[in-house]
Amino acid sequence: MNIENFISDAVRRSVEALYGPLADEQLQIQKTRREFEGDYTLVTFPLLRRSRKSPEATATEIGEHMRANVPEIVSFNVVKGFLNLSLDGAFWAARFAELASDERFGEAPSTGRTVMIEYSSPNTNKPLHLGHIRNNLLGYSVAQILKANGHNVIKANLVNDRGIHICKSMLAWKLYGNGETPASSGMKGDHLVGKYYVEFDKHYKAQIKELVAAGQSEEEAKKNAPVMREAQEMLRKWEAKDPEVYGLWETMNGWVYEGFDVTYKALGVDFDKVYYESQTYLLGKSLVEEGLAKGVFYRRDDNSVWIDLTGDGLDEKLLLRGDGTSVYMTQDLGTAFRRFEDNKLDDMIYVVGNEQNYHFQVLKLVLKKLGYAEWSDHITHLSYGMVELPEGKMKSREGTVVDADDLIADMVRTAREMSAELGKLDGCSEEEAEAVSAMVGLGALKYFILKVDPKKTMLFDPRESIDFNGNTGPFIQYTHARIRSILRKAGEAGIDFGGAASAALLPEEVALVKSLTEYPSVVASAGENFAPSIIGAYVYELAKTFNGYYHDHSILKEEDAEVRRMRLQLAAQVARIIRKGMALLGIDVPERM
RNA sequence: GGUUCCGUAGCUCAGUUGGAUAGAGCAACAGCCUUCUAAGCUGUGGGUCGAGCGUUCGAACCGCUCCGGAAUCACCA
Repeated sequence: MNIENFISDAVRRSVEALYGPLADEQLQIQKTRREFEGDYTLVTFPLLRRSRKSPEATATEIGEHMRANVPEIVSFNVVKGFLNLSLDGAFWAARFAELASDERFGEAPSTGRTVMIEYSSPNTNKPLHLGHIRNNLLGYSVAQILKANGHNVIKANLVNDRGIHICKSMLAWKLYGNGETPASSGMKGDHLVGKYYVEFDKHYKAQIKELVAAGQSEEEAKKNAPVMREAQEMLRKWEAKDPEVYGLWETMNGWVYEGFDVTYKALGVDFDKVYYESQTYLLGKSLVEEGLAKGVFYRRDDNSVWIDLTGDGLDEKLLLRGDGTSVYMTQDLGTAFRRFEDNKLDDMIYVVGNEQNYHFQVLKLVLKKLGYAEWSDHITHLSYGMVELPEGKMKSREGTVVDADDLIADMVRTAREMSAELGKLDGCSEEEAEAVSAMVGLGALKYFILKVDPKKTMLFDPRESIDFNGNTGPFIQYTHARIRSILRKAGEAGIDFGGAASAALLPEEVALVKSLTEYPSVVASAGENFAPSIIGAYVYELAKTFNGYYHDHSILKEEDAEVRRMRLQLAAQVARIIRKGMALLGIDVPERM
């Protein structure tokens, strides 16, 4: 039974009996805030015109009518224009019995819609960093949430595997690498390639300095530096599929992919489809022709193609260079077009940093102007803010970038040290200790990042994230482990807690049941808002409520068998929902810790 | 200058789309381990929701104007 529907139906019947038919927006019902007594609250202000009475009188009148006619309503109170309704204890016990018997509680039926979500989108010239972690966690979580909402989800990764920046690493490796490989150096493939990207920059800067010293301007020097010219030559050779360059490109990208796979696995994210820009960068040119034919685009004297968006408050935007080669926008138009066609998508979500807000604004606008509004309207840019550090922004030039692999290793190691210090690992096998440390370390990192509203710039403080107190992943994991421990001991003691009992619920238990019944709507709203933070807030509240309850009431030592069984069942259901909620965020919960 | 976003406790963040006395955690202070996990629980103090005007029964939330900050406005991706 849907409780919110039950309440709103009951309230509507009473109000309409008193004042006649009313519109949906006049019926404002919300959960009663904690400070007040009651379960659900009717806001009576919108009804005053119909009742022609004061807020207090209206609320009292409705309350009395409901208490007389709705058996589940045991009492009510009125504060200003707010009517607080209290439901019968038996009502909550019955709701609890319902959800305790439902193993698949919280799962939405299939919507039949197909949604593609693209995230990660790395470059193959350097390893992943903290910013990618936010991207990957958001993309993966949102995919999980959309699935829970009944959508058919395709997780996609678009790898940026071509271009001048890739050639820079390749060239540096060729010039200064002495044939070094991941195997020979013991380095992870992506880190090895990243090392040569840095190496290129070093030599490039040195050459610029030399040329400037020799009398060239800064601008000239940047163009004329030999390594830059060579890199550009390499890109031309790559485009011509020169066997040597192409072979090196395949080899080095292969190293990077092996490295990325390790990082993705550690983060617990995966993809259904991987697209490579080397295979899609030519897409979109036919759309340019189409746009020219439709008069949406125009050609300049130098043969380049543009669109004028000044009428929409934006600028003029280039779509095709004078030499006929495409730019980022052209490719993105092409890939968007192809994806909608090939996969019969209903929605397309891009998880991309907010530095590309302008790009996606233009992308959607161009598609619309081309006459593809039905696609444009179903493209969502899930934009997220930068991750900053206590010392300031991450700047690759200043070497303040936090490497993803280093960070993950750090988190796991710290989790292990702290667990050991607290004696939590006593009696664990090495495998168990490692598994728990990984779950806790990663849980801390993931939860810390996901609990923040995606679009906000956030501060990542490693010291604070590893603090296991408060609103953190480990706190929620700990609660889960604690509940599992209770259930284990109950099982060992031979206590049967299979069926839900009908004993009276304590106030704390009613609070838990209320929280549990919110699960479907939480998932649904988070799905629409693309907000893992809502799930996080919910799971944290649930864990906190349980911890308080758990502290005050014995569960195992309850004398009445019926009551004991019910409380164990309640604990089991809380554990189940915590596990599900954390799974939506991509966070594992340990059985014991 | 144009566009987009942000501004809530000392710090990090919520605030479920306009409802009640604005909430958590950290930090500070005071309690609680003979009890199923103290990575925990309970309590105290801490606010001009950047500022102002407007919309209405009611605004942290909607509109306008300022102030402060971020991103972006490349024939880069």
